[in-house]
Amino acid sequence: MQFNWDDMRTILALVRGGTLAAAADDLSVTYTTVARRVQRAEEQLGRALFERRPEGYLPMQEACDLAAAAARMEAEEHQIMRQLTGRDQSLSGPLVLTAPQLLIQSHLAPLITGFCDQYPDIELTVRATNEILDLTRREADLAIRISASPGDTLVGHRLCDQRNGCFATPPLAAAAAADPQAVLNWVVYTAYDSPPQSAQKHYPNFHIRARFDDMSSMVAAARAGLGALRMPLFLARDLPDLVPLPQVAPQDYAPIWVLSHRDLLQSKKAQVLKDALRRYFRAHQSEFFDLPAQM
Amino acid sequence: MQFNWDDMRTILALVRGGTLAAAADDLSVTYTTVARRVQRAEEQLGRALFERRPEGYLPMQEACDLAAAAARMEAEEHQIMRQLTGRDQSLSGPLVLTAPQLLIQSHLAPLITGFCDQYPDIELTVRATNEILDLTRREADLAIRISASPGDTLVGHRLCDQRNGCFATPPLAAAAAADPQAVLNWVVYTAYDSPPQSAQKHYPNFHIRARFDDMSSMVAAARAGLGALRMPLFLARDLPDLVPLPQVAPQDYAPIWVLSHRDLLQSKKAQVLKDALRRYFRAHQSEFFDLPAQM
DNA sequence: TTGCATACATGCATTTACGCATGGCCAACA
DNA sequence: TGTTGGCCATGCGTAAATGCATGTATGCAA
Repeated sequence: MQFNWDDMRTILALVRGGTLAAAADDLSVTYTTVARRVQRAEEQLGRALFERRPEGYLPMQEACDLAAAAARMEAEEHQIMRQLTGRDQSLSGPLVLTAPQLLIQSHLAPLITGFCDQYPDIELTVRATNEILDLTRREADLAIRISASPGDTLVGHRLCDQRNGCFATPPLAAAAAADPQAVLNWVVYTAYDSPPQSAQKHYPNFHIRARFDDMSSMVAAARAGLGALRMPLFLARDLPDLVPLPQVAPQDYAPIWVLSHRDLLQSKKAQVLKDALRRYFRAHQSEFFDLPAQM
Repeated sequence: MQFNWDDMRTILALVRGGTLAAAADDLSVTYTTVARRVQRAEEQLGRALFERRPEGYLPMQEACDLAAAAARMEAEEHQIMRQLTGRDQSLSGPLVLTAPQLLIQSHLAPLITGFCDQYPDIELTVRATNEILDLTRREADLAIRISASPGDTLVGHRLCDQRNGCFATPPLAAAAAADPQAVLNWVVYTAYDSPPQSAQKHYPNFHIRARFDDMSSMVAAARAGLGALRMPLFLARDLPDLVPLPQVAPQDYAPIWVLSHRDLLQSKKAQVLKDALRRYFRAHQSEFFDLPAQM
């Protein structure tokens, strides 16, 4: 009575995903394979685990329990893998970094290029996403995060403080400066209802032209003249066609951290990347904190 | 970076077994497969896990750590499997019973036959071994054990008390009775140095003809006239050519228990077998505790 | 030394698992 | 009522994992 462990992992993925396709995606196989593995597991156990429904596989109680056990097994796997990686003193093999898209596009790309040149045997994977990846689950080895504090279970190092500011195309900025009481057009992030208070103090009348859930698109819209926007100062360096709104001071924003799991503290690969990041941010500190000098 | 869980299980088996063959045996595959899985795992991790030696695979630190994690995963697997089995209210499918060889040969065989007739859909496996199988690791569902008390983690039910006595062929017994001071030949279990005290009281002069590590063989030798022996009373019923040594009273011995894991208490299959065992031992109690009536 | 047993390594044939493509079912929507 | 997109089921060809057979090294005992 030997039960295939990878079948347990498959059941876990299917309970998590709800459909064959989602589970298959998670496991990097086709859903055909998932279906067959589940079928095999059910035959071995001599009982059904899922209800086949048009909208997906509905896990029954047994499947949920199996998945819970598999989740604990998965935690064991992640832990030992972290420990093995952490003990690794080589400068070769895989290393995964996650960072906000914006940061990579605007600043980190050259650093990454330099790093890859310096350590050609390290197979660096960059996951440019704004989602919070789970370092415990080894979705990444190092994470660059913008937040007030690092998570509790992770160890972090503060790379630098940053601020954001309000920008617009030169004509828009000039018009606003000429008549602060006139209605000022804005593009805002979906999370916010209105332009920042610091801007409303000098430009009380505003009109929100559009909302965006993506900062890159928002910047593009602002450059096209759709309206003013608030954005991190570190974006300003590469956007000379956006100028600060006169009279609006930069505001403090969450600092930038580099985080890793405790188990990876000793990892040489993670260390050298962390060092490179620290050097970079120390050298470029002012780009994150100060308004660019007017040209 | 997905690591195959069954490769972890393979590493565990190899660390435990020490050689490819032992691990392969444990996993019910060929050692070729074990070797290849280990090779694959090492490639994926980018480091060696075992030293190949002429006397076997010697695990390095990493392999030991991996095995430790895999052992915890295995514990999870066993637990969930026990729970699923325990919840099973069907009277079909596999069920594993372990019991001492002697008990099965002498008494339980007809009970097992009756049980299989009554529940033809239960696929009963009987493991007739004197080794203590690990119910936690699902090596068996139910165990019949002869011991002073059930283990601490298991739940048990006392089936009956038993005693043992001293027996010999009729000529040998008659000769001893005629002259208690004469030298009496014995066959003894390897664990014991000398005949039981209860016998030495009346027959102080003894000579050990042979030692055995197997009770069946010992009985065969005694029947062939090699010497007297101590054996459980329950063996006497089927051995009319061995008679009790006169003047030697039966001695208390450890009672007989039926044990199961806590998780299996609710299992219908285990319940019905346990009930059958209890009925059997209640009905045949005296065969385990009393000397057979002389014919 | 010469078997002999036990270990690992390797090449080849087969089985097994897998991915792909097709088809059916059901719901949402025009 | 047709259409589209999301599911799942099934059949077929391929690729990967496995088993078997052979070869080699090592240690033990006659």
